[in-house]
Amino acid sequence: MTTAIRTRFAPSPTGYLHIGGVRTALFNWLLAQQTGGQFLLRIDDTDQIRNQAEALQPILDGFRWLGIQWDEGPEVGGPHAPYFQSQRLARYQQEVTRLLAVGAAYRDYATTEEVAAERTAAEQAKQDFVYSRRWMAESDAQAAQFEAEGRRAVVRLKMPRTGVCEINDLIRGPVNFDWAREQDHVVQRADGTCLYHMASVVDDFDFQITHVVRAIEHLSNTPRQIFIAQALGYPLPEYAHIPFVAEPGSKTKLSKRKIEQYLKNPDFRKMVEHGTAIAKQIGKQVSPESFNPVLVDFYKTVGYLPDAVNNYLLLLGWSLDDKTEDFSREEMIAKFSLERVVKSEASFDPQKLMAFQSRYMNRLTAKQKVPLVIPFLQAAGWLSEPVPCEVGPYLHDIVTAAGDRITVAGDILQFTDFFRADDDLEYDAKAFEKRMVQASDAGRLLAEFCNVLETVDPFDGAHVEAAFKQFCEQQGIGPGHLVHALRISVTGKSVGFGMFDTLAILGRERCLKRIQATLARLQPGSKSPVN
RNA sequence: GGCCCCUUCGUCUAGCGGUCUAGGACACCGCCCUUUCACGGCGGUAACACGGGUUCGAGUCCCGUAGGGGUCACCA
Repeated sequence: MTTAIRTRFAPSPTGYLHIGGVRTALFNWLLAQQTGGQFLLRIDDTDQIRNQAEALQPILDGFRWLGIQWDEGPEVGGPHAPYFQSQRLARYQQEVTRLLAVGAAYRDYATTEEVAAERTAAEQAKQDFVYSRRWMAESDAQAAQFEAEGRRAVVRLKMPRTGVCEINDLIRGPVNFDWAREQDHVVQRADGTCLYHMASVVDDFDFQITHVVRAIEHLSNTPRQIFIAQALGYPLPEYAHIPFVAEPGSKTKLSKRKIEQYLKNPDFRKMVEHGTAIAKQIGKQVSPESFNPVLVDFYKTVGYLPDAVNNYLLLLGWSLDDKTEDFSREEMIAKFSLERVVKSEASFDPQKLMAFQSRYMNRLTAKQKVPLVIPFLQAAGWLSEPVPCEVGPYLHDIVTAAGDRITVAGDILQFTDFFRADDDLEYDAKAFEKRMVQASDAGRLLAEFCNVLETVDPFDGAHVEAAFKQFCEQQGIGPGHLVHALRISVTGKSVGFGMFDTLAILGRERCLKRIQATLARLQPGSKSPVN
């Protein structure tokens, strides 16, 4: 029996949930779950107080959508509440006082300019910057003297200037940093507010976090955090620094701001275009700021399955063995381990994500897909709300006939011909030209086939197909000769479901009406076939 | 630039000294299936960054080199 692990994910309320952050959170969540521990959400808002609730909501929504539920944190509370750093300032100040008392920190009266000057001087001399501590107050008298000069104090860490800090990283093994290279970081501003490192260390202690699992960019922050923790007499948590999620086709960290650049990657572009087509139909704003595959909201909006996204992310930098790829939620929890996290960066691959999504979606039954698809039809205005009960079976038939053509739930919007008025199809101009206009006997064949459709009974896929084949035989033509024109005439498109499924779903009356409407467009002088 | 991290097919990865003429997945290519588009089936192309060691034997251990990346705030 392993001991319970307490992990945390600590986002800043930025207004969006980054896909790389999700992976970090997922690993944390998995670790807590498998040991019967807790996963906490802590809000690192020491810097920004504005628009707090608004900027937090998308993050919370994202995690809820993915099914990554936090045991303690915003909205759910917990024994250590509040979980907002902005509400815990007094606690940090208390610990800063202790830092001062044990001599691990000092009041520094330098101005920003004075420190900056020292820094640039060191740079120009091509030396490592080491703060001179010239404005350090070693006694209350000295502090009073500085204050008399009109100076105000920040609190800086009094970092060791010899020795090494050894971190035993659970993923990377031992990593050493020279203490002397660590700066005397500011932990408390002149206005009394505390900074990230201070808040983070105190919170990890107060919240009894046992494992700090975070992205590798925090590795170099670790020594100063260890210093604070040790000075305060805290037990150290375990550290595990996971590689970040990189750009498609690169090893650089994935960033939402570089969307324009990623669009040059064909796979990424394809994914965005696919999503954008859906988003536009449901009236969603599609600025790169709000609609972007780097952010989870994209997947939620377009109708991806949360488990497919989770499974993809799980395998981005982690593997169980040489072949297992599909993990149910339970399997993920049972099998995940920090030891098998890959050390190098993994680039985000839109195609592989799509492959997972496709596989997950294809495993669903039509019955399971229908409720997924309904919100999209409603948002796009093809279905009323609530859904009339007779529409249920109709949707079921459509989704069944769609088979694996619906990869994300929003793909249903590619098949809206089933919801259009019979005389208002959108015809694909090129296909209409080729299959209806240029195929000179298409009109005649369709007109005659209408007579066949009149007599098919019952009007289901199998009977329509039999009648169709018989008709083709009588006419001495191959099925291909008529099927294309038929498809255009009832859907307006050159691609779609199986032809006989399509006809059966529409039903006899609508098929006949659509074929007649299409034939009318073939007449000279009729309005253009293209809407 | 200093410090730290990383380096197997295009991509995600398996590999923890011999079973590697390097395995799987996605993508790609070809064939089959087929009324379209997909799906599916079968097959194929494709990688140990480089150079030194250690060893009977190195993708696997060590040292260099190169390349990539992260980080150097009164941001988190």
